[in-house]
Amino acid sequence: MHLSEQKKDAFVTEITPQSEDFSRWYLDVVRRAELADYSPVKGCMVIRPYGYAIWENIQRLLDGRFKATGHVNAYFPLFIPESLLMKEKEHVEGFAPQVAWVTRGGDEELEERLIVRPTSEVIVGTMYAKWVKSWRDLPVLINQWANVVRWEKVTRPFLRTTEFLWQEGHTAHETADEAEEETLKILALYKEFAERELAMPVVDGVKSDSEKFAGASHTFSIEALMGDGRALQAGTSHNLGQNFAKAFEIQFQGRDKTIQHAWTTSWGVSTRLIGALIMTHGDDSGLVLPPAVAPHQVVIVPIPRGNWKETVLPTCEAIRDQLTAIGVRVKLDATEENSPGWKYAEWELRGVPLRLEVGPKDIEKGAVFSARRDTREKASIPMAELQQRVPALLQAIQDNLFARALEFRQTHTSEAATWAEFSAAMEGRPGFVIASWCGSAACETTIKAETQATLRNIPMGSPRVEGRCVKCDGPSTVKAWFAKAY
RNA sequence: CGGGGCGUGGCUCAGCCUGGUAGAGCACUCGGUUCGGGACCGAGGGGUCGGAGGUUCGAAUCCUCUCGCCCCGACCA
Repeated sequence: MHLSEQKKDAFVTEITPQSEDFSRWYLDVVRRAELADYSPVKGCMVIRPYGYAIWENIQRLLDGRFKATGHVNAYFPLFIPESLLMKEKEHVEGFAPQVAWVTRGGDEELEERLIVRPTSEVIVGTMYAKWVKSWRDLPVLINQWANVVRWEKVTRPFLRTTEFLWQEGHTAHETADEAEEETLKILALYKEFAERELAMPVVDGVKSDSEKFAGASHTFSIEALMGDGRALQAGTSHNLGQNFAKAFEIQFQGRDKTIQHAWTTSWGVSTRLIGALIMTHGDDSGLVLPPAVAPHQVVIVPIPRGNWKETVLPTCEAIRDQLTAIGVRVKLDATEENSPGWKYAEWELRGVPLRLEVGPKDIEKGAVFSARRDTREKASIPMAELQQRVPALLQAIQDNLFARALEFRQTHTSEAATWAEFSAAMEGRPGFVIASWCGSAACETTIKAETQATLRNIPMGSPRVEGRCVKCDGPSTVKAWFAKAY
């Protein structure tokens, strides 16, 4: 008895409790839930099938939204000639330190070095210059799903790896207003996606100049708050103005017959969203997945009693088929190697939103036993009501996860009027701190140096408020959201 | 890139200080009994100790270099 208790404890410690070490908890979850594994290449990870299944759901849900807003998919090359990168000054300076180079092909030195794309603005811009001649060619609304490479010094699975997967939208427009409209449309799309599908509340807002994309006119982001109180940039949408159009000569003849530069945008979200998902909803038992993106929304665990393959299993299969028929993603775990208790723990670790247990007792009653991952609430569901109750439960879980995350954010967001309040807030319970800011990069730098906090963004629709900068006490008209960030 | 820590079967780790030729738990394979919150019994398989070099009769253990991972900072989705 004593021995088995010790064993149990030993097993549980395979996942470090969040309170003990959040970073280790995160890495433990990634490994134990088989989302990803380290590869032989420094800084690069292998996304395992279970992790990739989450990404496929994210892709599907986003891609539908892109298509619905008139975008089409295309594919641009992985390699980009050095000379193209050099065309936009700010862009080069921003990305050069992170670029991977190809200098040889086979055993021949290349005439012109190639870079492995860290992002595709320059190659896309080059092509758009060829494709756009008239105002009638606009807008161009293209997205691509791709991998990109950024030579990072410090990497963490999903959050920052040398190679990662993402989507990057690139659009070109006739007017500045249209480009801005597109940038904002995508920002709103990202926010709606994150909140509805990932059940992850985000703050949508504009980045400060020092945090904007290299070469952009201005950048918007969605910012989420992780379970340890640190912020994570979960998506960005850039208005590139005419910067890239000028550098790459994307020109067209306008309605007024004059030659003009197009107005372009770019926007993206990456596999980092999987990291965000883990750190937004996960707990000490492991992953907690929102039903909308969970590879398995329901897991059925049969209770093997007696000749269960004749008595219990057929019912399990019938339930699986019934639920699959109405579009629920179901996993029936009928393996014989492990006990039901083992399966409960394992599928909880993998974040499956809803578990159905089916044993002789349930079959007698014409019901199944259910257990929610988010609240651990258990209930008996009459077999006849499964097709109504399961989707309703999944929706309830989805809603609850969002509500819970939103409440967490609210209780971890404070407002600081003075520097004393600001630094106290940053030293105390981590989270967002809202404060007046004068608009100067110098203040941002000082704030970061002294508290590690960065300006995440200035939320959309923020009213102009006259105030004093929390750092320099100079005149301020905006309130910005600050946090320690990933 | 700076500071610190760690690399020993798939995983977590002991052994290292005080060199003598590798061990535990879990996982895995086979057989059996089990199964409503990580079951149990029995029998097995698997590592040359991150890599390279050195010291030594002898190195997981000592020395040097190197690679990787983790944490904390500076830079970034």
